[in-house]
Amino acid sequence: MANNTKFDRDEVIDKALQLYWNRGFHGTSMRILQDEIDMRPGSIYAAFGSKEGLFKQALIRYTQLGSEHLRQCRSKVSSPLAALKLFMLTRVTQNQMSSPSCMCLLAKTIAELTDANAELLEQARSSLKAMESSFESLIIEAQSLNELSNRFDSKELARHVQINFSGLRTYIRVHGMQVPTEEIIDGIFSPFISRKSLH
Amino acid sequence: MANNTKFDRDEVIDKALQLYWNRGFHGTSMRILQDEIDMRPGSIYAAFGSKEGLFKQALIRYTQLGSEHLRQCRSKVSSPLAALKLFMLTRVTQNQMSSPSCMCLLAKTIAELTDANAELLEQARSSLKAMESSFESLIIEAQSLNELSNRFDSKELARHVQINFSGLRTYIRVHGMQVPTEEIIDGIFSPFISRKSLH
DNA sequence: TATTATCTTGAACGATTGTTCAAAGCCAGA
DNA sequence: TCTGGCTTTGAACAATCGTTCAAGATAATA
Repeated sequence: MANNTKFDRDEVIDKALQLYWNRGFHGTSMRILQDEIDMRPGSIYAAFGSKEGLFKQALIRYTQLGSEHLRQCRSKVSSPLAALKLFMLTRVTQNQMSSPSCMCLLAKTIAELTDANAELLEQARSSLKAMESSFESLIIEAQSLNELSNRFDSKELARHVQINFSGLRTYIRVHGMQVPTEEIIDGIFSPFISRKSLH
Repeated sequence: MANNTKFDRDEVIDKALQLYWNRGFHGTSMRILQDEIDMRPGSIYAAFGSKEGLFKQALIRYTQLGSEHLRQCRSKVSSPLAALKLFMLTRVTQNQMSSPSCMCLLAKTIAELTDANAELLEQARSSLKAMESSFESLIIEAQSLNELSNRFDSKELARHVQINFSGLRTYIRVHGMQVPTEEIIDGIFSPFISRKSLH
């Protein structure tokens, strides 16, 4: 054997993720990436193949973090509906709202890229579908606990949540932090609260 | 006097708009722009000052087209609510859905750009606010005709429409044209339909 | 027709883009 | 300690970026 890799792969991907998230794919040059993650081009290309390759890893990491965050929210509160709301609220609040980071990286990518980067586009698409599916799981749970009405298809509700979530993040990017985020999030679910629920 | 300008300014801006819309600000190079609008760099810079200047004109034109389109929808049907729905449906359907053009250019810009292009960002923001305000006008009209319930604040309804509209367009970009667009658009308004309305 | 003010042209600018690769550095096994 | 195989380095690549400007083309006015 010989020299082992010196850099921490996850740490590098995290730093790249932050950059791509803030500045977009085309807006992030390899030079900036090199400076920020403190690696020389040769090492980056040996490890990730290309700018696209590194971006793909960032997309995967972002999705992974999102899933973990959702799971954490679920374990923090007893109600699946409250968990979903908590997830949305913290996702949108934690990053300073004037930054592009209040946008979803996946939605940003969907909006920015074309078929010229088909693989990245597909990665972002499938990750968004996966998140929607995770939403649906929580919704089904909420329905079984009668937090949400059973009169609605869980798939349709998940779609509704997905649409409103991404729309809300764009809206906040437009209007800044004067938006009554919590109120809006409640409003997303209010038409679907179970009538029988008395809690 | 002397030589008059040869190119058709509106036509040029329209072509630039199409390019920026499809490929984004950073994804559209001046070379591609030059080829597509058939002008040499000198003329472009004399007329628009910079890549940013041309993009700003494209943003303004896009907003103008949107307003006109909304007015056309309003004059085509007697119901303000139906007009709003027609606007949303046609906006989302007319452009082939696999193209980035199914996204709103303003939302794309909001997502892509940073404070490095503060003026463009502000232009996109204010245009989006203007569209939301146009939505509100139609909503107020719909409320006065009892198509939409008066129990809700028109500003909140406009916000709801804006969020769902941009969210829907992102959703369609993810899932393609198998999305039941018309059904979803109806669903955006259904919780707010006036109970008293018997038509 | 000559003048003159304006517009158009396109070669060229320096800066930056994503990427490559030969050389140097490094460490495990012999 | 030497060797072999891996990693890291960073100068350099061709291509492209947004932009400039001197020179040429053009048409209204005198």
